[in-house]
Amino acid sequence: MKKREVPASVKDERLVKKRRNEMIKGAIALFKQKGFHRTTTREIAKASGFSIGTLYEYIRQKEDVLYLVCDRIYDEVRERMEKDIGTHHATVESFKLAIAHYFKVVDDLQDEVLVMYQEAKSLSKESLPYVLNKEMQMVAIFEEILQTCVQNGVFQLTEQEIKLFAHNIVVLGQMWAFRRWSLHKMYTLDEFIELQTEFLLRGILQKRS
Amino acid sequence: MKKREVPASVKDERLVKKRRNEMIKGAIALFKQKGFHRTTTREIAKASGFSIGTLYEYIRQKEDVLYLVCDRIYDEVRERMEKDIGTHHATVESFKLAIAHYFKVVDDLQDEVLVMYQEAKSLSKESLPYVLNKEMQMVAIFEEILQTCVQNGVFQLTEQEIKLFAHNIVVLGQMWAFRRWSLHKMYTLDEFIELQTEFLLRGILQKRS
Amino acid sequence: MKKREVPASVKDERLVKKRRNEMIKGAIALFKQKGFHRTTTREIAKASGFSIGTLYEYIRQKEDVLYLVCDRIYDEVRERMEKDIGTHHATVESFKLAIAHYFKVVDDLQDEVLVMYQEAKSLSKESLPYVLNKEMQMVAIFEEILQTCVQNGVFQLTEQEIKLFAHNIVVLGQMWAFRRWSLHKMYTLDEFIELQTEFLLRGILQKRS
Amino acid sequence: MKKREVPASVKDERLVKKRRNEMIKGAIALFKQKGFHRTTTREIAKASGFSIGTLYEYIRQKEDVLYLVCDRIYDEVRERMEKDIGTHHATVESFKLAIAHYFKVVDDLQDEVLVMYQEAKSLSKESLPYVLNKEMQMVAIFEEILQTCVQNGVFQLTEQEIKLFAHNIVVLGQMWAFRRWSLHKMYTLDEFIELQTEFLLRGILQKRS
DNA sequence: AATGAATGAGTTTTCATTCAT
DNA sequence: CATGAATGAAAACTCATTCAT
Repeated sequence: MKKREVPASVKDERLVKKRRNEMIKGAIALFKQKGFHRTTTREIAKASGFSIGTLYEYIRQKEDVLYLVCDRIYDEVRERMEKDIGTHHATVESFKLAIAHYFKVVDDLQDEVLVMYQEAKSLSKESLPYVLNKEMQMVAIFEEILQTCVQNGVFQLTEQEIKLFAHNIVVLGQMWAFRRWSLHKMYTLDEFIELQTEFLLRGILQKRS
Repeated sequence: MKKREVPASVKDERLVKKRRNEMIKGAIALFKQKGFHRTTTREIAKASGFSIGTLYEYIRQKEDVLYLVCDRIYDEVRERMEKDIGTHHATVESFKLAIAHYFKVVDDLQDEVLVMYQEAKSLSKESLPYVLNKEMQMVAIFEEILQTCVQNGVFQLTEQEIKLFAHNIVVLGQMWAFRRWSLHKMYTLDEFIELQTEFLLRGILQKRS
Repeated sequence: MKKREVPASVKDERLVKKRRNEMIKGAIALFKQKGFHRTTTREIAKASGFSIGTLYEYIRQKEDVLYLVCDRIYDEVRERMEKDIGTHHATVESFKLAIAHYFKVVDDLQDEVLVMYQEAKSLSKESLPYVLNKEMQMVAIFEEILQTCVQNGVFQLTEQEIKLFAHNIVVLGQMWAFRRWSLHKMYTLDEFIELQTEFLLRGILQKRS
Repeated sequence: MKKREVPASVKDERLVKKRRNEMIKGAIALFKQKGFHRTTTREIAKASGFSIGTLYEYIRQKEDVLYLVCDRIYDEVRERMEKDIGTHHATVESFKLAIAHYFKVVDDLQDEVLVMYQEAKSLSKESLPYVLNKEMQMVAIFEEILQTCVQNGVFQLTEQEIKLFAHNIVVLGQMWAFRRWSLHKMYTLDEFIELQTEFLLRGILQKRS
């Protein structure tokens, strides 16, 4: 699935990229604070460092900002994931590392992850699929890891299980962001990672025996 | 924590209850469809079967509707849970049944659960704690079950683990609602329940050996 | 000019009088605080000790309350004036006493006088004349006093002067109420009375010599 | 006391001034007719020649219009007063001229003066002091004149008397506006000026002898 | 390309008044 | 007579979007 193109009136692609970066940065800060609906386009323009008129040279509608933001957040998460997980060796140890890494990324970007979770539903029927597709790609990362492990005999899992467990991993990580009001009171990030890793591994490993 | 009282201008308590029921029912239907922010108070009044003026005899602000809705959804979930889980025997079998029951409730009320998850963040700083408290009560149900099992020697878990696993159970169930765009394509509810139960049990049981 | 009758649905005249008394008392308290426009009919009903439905058994419109209030305030002022001034002896001394008495009444009822001054303009074209007429009666009191004094050779004034000076007396008294934000800081009531009496007397007496 | 600044969203100061002028003009016309409370913001916008949205680019709240109107009226009165009274010679003759001039200004701006008197009370606790301060400045004009006359031996008055008489002058002038329903029937402006000037002068001069 | 003034449909909320009980 | 629930027109205010400069 190709990226959904948000049309800009401005032709200079380099400029479009630059302005949109400013825009996304400003918008994320605002969305964190007050959510998409309570943030006005004027505020977004101001936070981005340009005028409301200029804002509309780079988007068509307010919703485009949300799409751009969601898109960017996923790219950010993905990028950070790939930096480390690219080198996966299909051992329990490296699986653990992958999970720990993912959880740390979630912790790092917890505001962003939260924004995504709470605001994505406001995307139009047109944009939503593109974002859900990105979420699928996140899941796919863990599917691949699990798959490799299965192929190397480290885990024994059916296709069905692989898919579900990948979802579980993704969700049990995101949990750290969207249930932080409760979890951060009880655990440090390291404790959380250790406990969840144990939990996940057992849930996945059992069959090995 | 006591229920947060939403003041009504109308004095007849029975009537308030009745009208608010109509209101909540109407509002949930609308929130499902278009979310809290895109729903107008006039639409809520209309869907509830009374005029805008009457609506405001039973609430002070639009946000009160959201609070009432969230409150109701939790009560609904809780009620359904308690109907069955009251009779818990601290065996693996009955633990499985509890999970299956919870997942079925989530399936039954998936629209409502979704509304809760996506809109609760729009509650004011004043109301939010009351709703988060209700979510904690949901978690507490599973904490108790796990606790009983541990006391009876069925599971071996630390306090820390009990708390986290209870959260995990709750989240892995809600997942069925908030990731339905993906999960419902791959699994029937029964398959989902079976796979997740297996996963959870292994994650929890392992230490028994 | 006859009193404008505000029609009531209730027939029992005694009851109408009683209820309206409660109403006027409650309304004045509210109008003092927040003015006619910012006071709601519900508040008036509550402050009067009965329900909104009952309120409308004794008036037709909100504006009727204002009319009744204005009417009552004038009656109050008049009544207090007449209690003392009835016995006027057409001497400078008794003229002074009349002024002092009037100023004290204004001081006593300053909130009421203020309400009158600030809200009377909100009366309908239908009611206004009746209230202005009452104001004219206030002026007439002093016209009469001046007239008597002129007839007895105490003052020498033309008809024109009598009318204007009567207005002046009334206004320079009301001033104590509607400029209290300034005057009360500078003078006690007694000082104010003394200074104004001197001022008035000189303005009026001069011609005697 | 500095002017209270009413913030505008529009940055171009020249434009703000121009639009606010249109606004004030439109609003005064409406307030004269129906008072502040009965005038809607849409009516103000329409009378000002722009849309409701544009109106709110130049004010924050409806009340700001009232403040702007009151502020303007005082400036208008002051300006007209200063044009002539600047050259005051501390003689009875020039004192008479000052009064006559003031009374003529009141006559000229009687609608505006009325609006001020009847609506100022609707200003917020925040704005009121600024407007009362302007009223004090009006009084101060006559205080100065009286003071100068006293210093030059034209009148003999205590500080206390100066302050009170200045108030009296101001009020006996405004009277021409707020009691016009009665006074205009009995006197022409010139008659009123002559009679009041005589009255005032006697009240003030007496002590000379 | 950038600006920001102008627009007006749309939103929440209030409140005088009615009328069935 | 008294009540108070119901009504809906009307009010203040917001904000995404456009377009002339």
